[in-house]
Amino acid sequence: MFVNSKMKQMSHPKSIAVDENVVSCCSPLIGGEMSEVEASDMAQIFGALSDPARLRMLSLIASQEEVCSCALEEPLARSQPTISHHTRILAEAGLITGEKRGRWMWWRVVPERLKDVARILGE
Amino acid sequence: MFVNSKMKQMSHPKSIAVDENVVSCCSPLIGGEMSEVEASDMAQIFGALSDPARLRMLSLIASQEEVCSCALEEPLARSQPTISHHTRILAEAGLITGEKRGRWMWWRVVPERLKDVARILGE
DNA sequence: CGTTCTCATTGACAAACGTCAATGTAAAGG
DNA sequence: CCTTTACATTGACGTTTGTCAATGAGAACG
Repeated sequence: MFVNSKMKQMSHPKSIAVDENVVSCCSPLIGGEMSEVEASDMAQIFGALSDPARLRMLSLIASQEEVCSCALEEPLARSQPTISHHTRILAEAGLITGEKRGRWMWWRVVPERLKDVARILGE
Repeated sequence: MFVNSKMKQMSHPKSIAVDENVVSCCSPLIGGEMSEVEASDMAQIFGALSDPARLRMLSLIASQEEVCSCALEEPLARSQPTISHHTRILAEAGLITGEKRGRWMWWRVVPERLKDVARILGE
């Protein structure tokens, strides 16, 4: 297992756009008249943040520039399919993005997205 | 139905502390080593925000100083028990507080709490 | 090639969740 | 008192969620 360590550089770093689920984030919470679709979009994002494993996953990824999927399995104590499941949910919420390089999937947070979400709450 | 309207002032405004669930909010998400309990506490809060009905409810309450439970049933199109259920969850997450005055339950947001949550995400 | 490795997908299952009808509770107002 | 009113609690239900074993899909490497 390794996290963001230098390694023999892989061939073509093929950039993969992971599930940009086009969530039209985010009008502030306070600011009247919240449509049902707005509510659902926001709920999806908060839903992604509503699981302990995913929060710690996000925290782990945020603590490094980039983290390999393989580096999450152990600290989170979840099976590989479960890790894959959670990364997908975070990615669909736009909170992380992934790029496949060689055999590994590298994840990083999307700071602007986090700020967007923060702005929902901070008036 | 009425929202925050002047009304014949009720007798003893009995202040009721609604379910202070002592959620030890909130160390920033980025900032390494997130314990399981921290994660669970945060997850509880985000979980409260992860339902469209609750988000619209919170938005409604935030749009006025104070909102009566009875004023939520109609705009949210949910039954009275369901409204009660949701207010409880928001209150347990510390996002709103309620006070029973006369026959009515009045809810208001806890802005500091919202800011706390925002601060988790905004580095 | 064929093997190995990493991640995704599928299917299954128990637990948690959102919802409402029915019922309980307690204050208000005659 | 007794009735009304507003909210809480309970019980039941279908749906969603978190989890893993099993399997699939592709890249890497010899």
